[in-house]
Formats: sequence, structure tokens, C-alpha cells
Amino acid sequence: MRASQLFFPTLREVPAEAELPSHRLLLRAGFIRKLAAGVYSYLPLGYKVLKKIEAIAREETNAAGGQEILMPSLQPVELWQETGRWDVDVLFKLEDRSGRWHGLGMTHEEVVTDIVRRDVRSYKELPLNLYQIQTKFRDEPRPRGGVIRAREFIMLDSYSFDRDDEGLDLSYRKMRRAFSRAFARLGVDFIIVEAESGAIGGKDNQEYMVLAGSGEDMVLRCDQCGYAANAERCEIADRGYEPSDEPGEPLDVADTPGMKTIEQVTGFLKTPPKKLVKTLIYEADGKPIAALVRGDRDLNEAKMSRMLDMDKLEMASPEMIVKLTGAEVGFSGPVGLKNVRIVADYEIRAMANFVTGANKTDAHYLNVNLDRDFRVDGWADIRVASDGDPCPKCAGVMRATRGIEVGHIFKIETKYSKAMDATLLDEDGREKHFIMGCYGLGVSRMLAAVPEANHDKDGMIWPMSVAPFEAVVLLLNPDDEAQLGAAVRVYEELQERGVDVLLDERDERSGVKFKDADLLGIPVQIVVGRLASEGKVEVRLRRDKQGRELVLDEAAREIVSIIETEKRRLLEAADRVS
RNA sequence: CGGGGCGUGGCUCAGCUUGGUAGAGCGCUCGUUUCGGGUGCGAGAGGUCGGGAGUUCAAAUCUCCCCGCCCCGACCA
Repeated sequence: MRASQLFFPTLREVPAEAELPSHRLLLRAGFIRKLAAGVYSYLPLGYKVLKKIEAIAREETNAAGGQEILMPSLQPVELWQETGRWDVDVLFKLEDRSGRWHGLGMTHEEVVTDIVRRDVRSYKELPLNLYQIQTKFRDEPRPRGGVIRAREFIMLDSYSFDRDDEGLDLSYRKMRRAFSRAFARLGVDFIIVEAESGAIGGKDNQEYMVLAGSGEDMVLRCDQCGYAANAERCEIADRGYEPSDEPGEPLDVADTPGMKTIEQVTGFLKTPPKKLVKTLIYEADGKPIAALVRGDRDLNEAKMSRMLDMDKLEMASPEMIVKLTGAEVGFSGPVGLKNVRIVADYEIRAMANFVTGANKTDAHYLNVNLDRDFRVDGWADIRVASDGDPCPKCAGVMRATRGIEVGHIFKIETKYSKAMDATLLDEDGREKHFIMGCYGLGVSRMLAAVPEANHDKDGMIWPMSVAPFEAVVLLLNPDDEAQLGAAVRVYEELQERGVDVLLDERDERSGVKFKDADLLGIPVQIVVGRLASEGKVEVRLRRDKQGRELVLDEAAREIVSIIETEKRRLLEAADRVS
């Protein structure tokens, strides 16, 4: 490809809308353009990278036994009603001219289960893994980061069908390996973490995280045993929370007019948040329950509902709180609280002389102590994990890092097959529900995650496997015949050897070409300049820009060798993870 | 959905407080110059000031309503 023919509108200035490095760079390099919030066009270079990402995801899924299909985006309301997911608020819904409602596919459990229940009858046809790479729609409450969290995006979604748990285990392991290999080939550092399944359902599920400081998700990793989990899922060991030996001070009351939040109370009383106990009133299946966590911690609602073994857990209404505690929201506390079950986080056990709401508007208790002033009905791990928490699997300590979720795999078991009554006839002659797994890989999100994890001040740095071009020939002065001849020769020789190469022969200053080449992040740069008159060119990697001179006769061969080495390195990385 | 901010040429932004001729830089076009890190010089094109209503002799500027976009939070299948 010749740069003069290529549509890649690069921007010198950063569009005001972009915050994340990857978003800014994708816009500046002319890879994507926004049409509306969370809705993007992929321009030639962005689309080219996207297709390379897709191809790798497809290859690995095929190798794991997946069969590619393509399901509709437009899906009738009845299908969604079968599983109750019509009420999901991120589902895009639309009405047709005759008043029928449709959902735009966000994931395709319903459709694929419908396909399978119609045409798969026998255990002999299992296991089955069907997948697609397709545009998905989600009415995100808040799109952000360009294509990181979009409302229309491209995902590979795969679904496995087995007759028993052993089969599911095997299918799951195969797909986990396939995705691991794919991400390794995409040249990113990633970790697999335990995760929350959300409303997809099922118990076992794991996420693939690309480590990046700007990631939306907080991930905890044990520095000893390697346990890793999304903070929203991460368990915390009940360890190191011995009762305090601090002598108990007498219980006291402080006036705290209008001080409702932790921040206000700590500021007003000049007490650190660690000395506060937050009391959160919930309603679980109609019954009130009080949850206690340290003032600087967050309650983990998922852990709460799991512990209570209830699906429906809601913050109590302000009216309910007034009725129960006798005080407005913001002044609840465990002392003197009646007819409410009190559940406390393990960590509270190590606290003494702490501050709580006084169950009286505009007042807080000081020097509250366990047992003396109130009783806890149950101890549990109910807070969101954070840096420094004890590992649940070993004696280690967990460290927090940020990550971008680029894949999520689930054992959904019979959640959908039961809801949709999808059954097979097993060997014993009995009807059974399919045991399912589902596996999602964010294709368009990877377009951003790769440069998010791999860029410098000058632009993106693409791995060889998905780079928009493998090499770029910078013809610095097209009017210089020696340079023109050398550049065209290298360009053509590389093409003959199957290299995906760009020739920048634009009538531009050399500075523009260097800047654009860096911005685009093409891994190998071949600079054809003054040295051309001596029959030499300079080759360098975008990564480090360490240049080396090559004589023209050997240039193409050397460059091919560099490219092959890079490709091999990525494939070897894939072999290592699997 | 709650809080905050923004909307003026393709891009980044000034002008708005205190109403009166719509600006700069970059980009773009033409000429010229230069040719290994977004050249120098000259000329030029390009704007319903997000939309609507109102106040006023007069609105980018003041008032109201609506729309869009961004950030923080909630949420995130």
C-alpha cells in the first residue's frame, strides 16, 4: 500500500473528547471516528487491525473445536421473555411498524439455545461448541474510553453444550486455553481472575484482564500463591483480626448536625475513617438486615447476597430506615438497634472505641465497643477487597492493580437450557437439560486494550501479529532519485516476500513521515534517506528506535528475518500459556 | 439516574462577566522556499456561534426550554 493512496486522517491535536491514551491515539492516528456516544466507525487502519484480531480469535476458537455461525442481531421479544432477560435495562429494545417488539443482541444465549433445542436431540451429537464474531448492542449507562466501553461493539461469543459437568469442565478448559493463546498472540500481558458472573448467571467464571493503570476494574493478586480475582469477587481471609487490647473508653454521644457521610463525620469529629463503623441497612426478601463495615471500606453486595443465600438484596428505603432506627439516613448504628439482624465484616472484630451513628438524627456515638454496647448476629467476609488484604488461599497478602476486562468465560450450566427447556436424550434414555458454557472475547475492545497497554509519548506500538502494517518504508525525499529507487526496491522486494508493508511516498516533509510512522505504531520502520546514495537504508524497530544500517542488497532479507522473529516470539508466548 | 463541565470554521481554543463589525493557532487551497523529526514567507477559501422560544432598536453574549458530548458516581450480561 502506498501512503498517498491510503485514507488515514491523522490529527496533530488531541480531540477534546478523549481521555484515555488509547482513545486519543486511535483518534489521532485515524483508526476510529465517533458517530455518537459509544458508537464508532472503524477507518481503514482500525478495521485492518480489527480483522487481524478477529482472525487470531477465530483461529484459536476453531482449534478448540468451535464451529463458526452467524446469528441475528434482531431478536423477537418472546425469546427474551423465556429467560426473563427482556427486563434487563442494557438491552436495546425497538418496536417495528406493526407493534412487535425486538431486542438487539447483547449476547446470544437465547438464540443459540433455541437453535440447539430445535435440532440437537441426542447425547451422540455432543459436545457442541458454536460461536460467532458479531456486532453486539448494549445500552450502556455510561459509555467511555472510546471503543473500550461502547454501545455497539464487536465480540466473539462462543457457547458450549454438554451432557454433564465433566463435559462442561472439558469444554471450559479448552476455551480457556484458546482465549489464553489468543491473548498471548495479541501481545498483551494478561491474567485470568476469578470474577462475578453478573446476570449471565452460573457459578464458575473467570475474566481475562489486560493489566493497565487506566483499567476500569480493580484486580487483586496474591504475591505468594498467585490467587487473582476481580475486586468485586475477591474473597478475604478471616485472618489477623484479633480483638483489640485497647482499653474500652466510656460510651459517649456527639452532636453531628447534618453530618451524614463518612467524609462529613470524619471531618467534623477529626477522626480517621478507620475509626468509624459504617452501618448499612438492607432489605433482604422483605426483612431488614444491618451490615457493618469499617468506615474506609465498601460493602460487597454480591458477597452479602451469597452469604444470605438470597437473590434479592436491596438498600432499605429512607422511610424504612427512619422506621427502623428512629433516625434519618446517615445516622444509623448498631447500638440499640432492635428487630434487625446485624452482620459484621470480620475486620470489625479488631476495632475498639469506634464511632457509629447513634440512631438519632444529628448524633453519633463515640467509643463504641463490641459486645459491651451491641451484639453481632453473624460474622462474615462482606467487604470489597483492597490492597493489602489477606489472601483467602494462603498466608500471603494481596496486591491491587488495575485491568481492562477483555474476556469473560462462564459455566452457565442449565440456567438457559432450563428456562428454555432445551433438552437432549442421554445414554440412559432420559431427557436432560444441556449443560452450557459461554465464552466472550472483546474483539473491538482489544483494538483499544492493546495500545492502552503498549504505547509511548509518540504513539502506539503494535505487536507484529496485529499491526496495521508489518513494516513501513519512509521515503524521505521522493524527488531524490537514489532515494526513490531504493525505497521502491525495498518496498517491492518486501511485498514479493509476503510482507504487509506501507510505502510512505507522500509529498510531505520528512518530519511528518516520522511523526506519522511513530503515531501509527508500525513495528518496523525502514528509513530511506541520504544513505540511499551509498546504497544503504536504515532499519529500526518502533519499540526502541534503535537503528541499524543495511546495504540495499540485503535489506529485504534482513527485514523479513526481523518480522519472522517477532511473529515467532508471539507464537511461542502462546505455546507457553497453553 | 445523581453531581459537575462543555457545545463558536475540519481540530484545539479565545470572545460571553459589562449586548453593538465573529477572532487566533493548527489544518486546508494556491504560489514560493525547504527536504533526516509536524520548514520559512506570501495570498486565499472556510462559521445558521448545538436547536427553539423569549427580552431588546440590537443577542455568540441575557432568560427559559430542548438536544448533544465529556468527566465523577451509581450501573456494567
